[in-house]
Amino acid sequence: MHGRSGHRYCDRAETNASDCSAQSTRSKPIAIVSRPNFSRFAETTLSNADQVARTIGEQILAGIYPAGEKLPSEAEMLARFGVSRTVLREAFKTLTAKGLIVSRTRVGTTVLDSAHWNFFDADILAWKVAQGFDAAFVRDLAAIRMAIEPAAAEAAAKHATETDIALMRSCLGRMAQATGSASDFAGADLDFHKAIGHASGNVLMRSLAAVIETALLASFRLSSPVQEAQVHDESVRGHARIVDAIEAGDRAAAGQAMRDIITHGFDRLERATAKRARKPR
Amino acid sequence: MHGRSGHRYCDRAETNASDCSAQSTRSKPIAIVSRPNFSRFAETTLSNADQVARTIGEQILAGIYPAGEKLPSEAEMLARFGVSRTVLREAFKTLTAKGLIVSRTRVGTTVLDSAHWNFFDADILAWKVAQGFDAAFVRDLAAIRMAIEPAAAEAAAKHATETDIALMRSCLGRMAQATGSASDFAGADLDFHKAIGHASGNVLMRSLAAVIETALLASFRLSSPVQEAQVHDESVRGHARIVDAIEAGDRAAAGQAMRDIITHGFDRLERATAKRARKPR
DNA sequence: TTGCAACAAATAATCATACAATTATAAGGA
DNA sequence: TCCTTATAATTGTATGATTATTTGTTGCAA
Repeated sequence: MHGRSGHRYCDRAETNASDCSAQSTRSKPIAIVSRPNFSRFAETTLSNADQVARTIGEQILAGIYPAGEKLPSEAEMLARFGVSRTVLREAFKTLTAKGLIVSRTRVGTTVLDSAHWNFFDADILAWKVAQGFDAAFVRDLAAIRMAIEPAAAEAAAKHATETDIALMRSCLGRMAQATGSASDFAGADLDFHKAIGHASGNVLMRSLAAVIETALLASFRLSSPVQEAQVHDESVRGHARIVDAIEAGDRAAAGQAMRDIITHGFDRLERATAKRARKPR
Repeated sequence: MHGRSGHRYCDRAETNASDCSAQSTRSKPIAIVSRPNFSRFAETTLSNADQVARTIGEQILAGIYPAGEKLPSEAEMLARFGVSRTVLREAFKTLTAKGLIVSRTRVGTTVLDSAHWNFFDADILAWKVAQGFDAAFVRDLAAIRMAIEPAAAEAAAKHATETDIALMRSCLGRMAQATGSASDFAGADLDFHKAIGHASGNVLMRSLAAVIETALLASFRLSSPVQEAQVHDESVRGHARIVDAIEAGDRAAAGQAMRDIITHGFDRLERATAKRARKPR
């Protein structure tokens, strides 16, 4: 690892540092990583550039850098993060690719308006969800699912192959067996929905489904869905109805079954959110 | 597929670099083409790194580098493009951010499966469209629109403000007056749909609508819409029905009117595509 | 004053090179 | 055969210098 005695991140700019103090007052300080590569046992070892990108990205999404404002110059950021220019520029490139910022010579890098950034990006959604959980966003996400996933199920009823069906039933089995672990159940659930997106035969729906499920995965981390046995069985049966309809080629039934599942899950999630709002942390 | 197959880039070492890559005599970057620019700030010339990213991105979308395969090593790419390692790595970062590739130390950078890459990204859509329009993609796009836009219209029927309505009517007026110029009509048409996305009050739908319209803008280049007066009037009336339903708060009618418009446009586009396929240049 | 052209400065973009970290693969030993 | 260790290949990071481009400013002339 880096033997370099580097002062990383903002332990030098302590003097003016209004930005630094602002970020340290955030409830979750976004893990200003002081030692990038100590994580031998972490499952995903993010590169240095990715960590910087995530940090700045979350700050932008949090509104710490308002739209239209200019980010600090490269030199300033270098001092702040204590990384090389290579890393910083690659982080900027990542953010640029996601539509958060734009850099021009002599003028600096400016934060784009929120209308421009693409929420259908797994990272951006994850960063957004990591900030906390506003009910409006959950509602919006549910509305999108309500529009897309029934359509995907209907398309799957037309185009699903035997392999697709088998994959869905496999996910169904995992869901049924995951009586103990909530995360196992969630994983199988998401894989199920992704499988339907794949079975739709529509590359755009696949892409969209993947992103949506990624966002859900992140949101599940915040509100781990409760698992009473009755709710569990009901959920599994509901999902099974989807597969049955798809296998039978019954488009209308597949779409309706999917709608039922989504409203069901949304209600559950909304209750969890409300409960969480009542007793924070 | 669409006539322009063949090697558009020097993917062999035999070709000299002068025709497709930047010379190391930094006098001039790769290509100064002012190609249709979908980025947020239209008239910025693409940076060197962006051009490399576009080149590789289009090749990946074209299937020149199949999913699961490894891209040539950095050294190979450096020789091929004749740029510095900095710009190549920034180009890779861009592609990574969009979900096209993933790089790991010692193993190389591999092309991800198409399920991973984010089609709801303006650049990726643009790259995809630049290859020509295959019928399957047009169908997929229509299916997505058919799922999203009616839902957006229904939501708009609930949430649209007077300002939203006024904006839609303004677009309607522009469409009605654009009897001569096809591009004027297309622009007004797209603004109309974007306005509906905005009026839905759903930030995700706004984002999605913006991306979809970007793709449509490209597709309109293939089927210049509405030349005949009768079709023109019909289209304007159809759009007007959407606004009327939204203003009346009639969700079902709004959704249905939107569905009518989409199927209408799709039929037109499909005919154009078929015609184009019959006489390929 | 106004307009225009040349110049200066600031900043991101690019280049070049060196070193570090990671890991597939080969080599060697139990 | 299996495990451990060394090697080499490849991406990741660091650093300083150079180039391009935009913006502000100054100077000159109409």
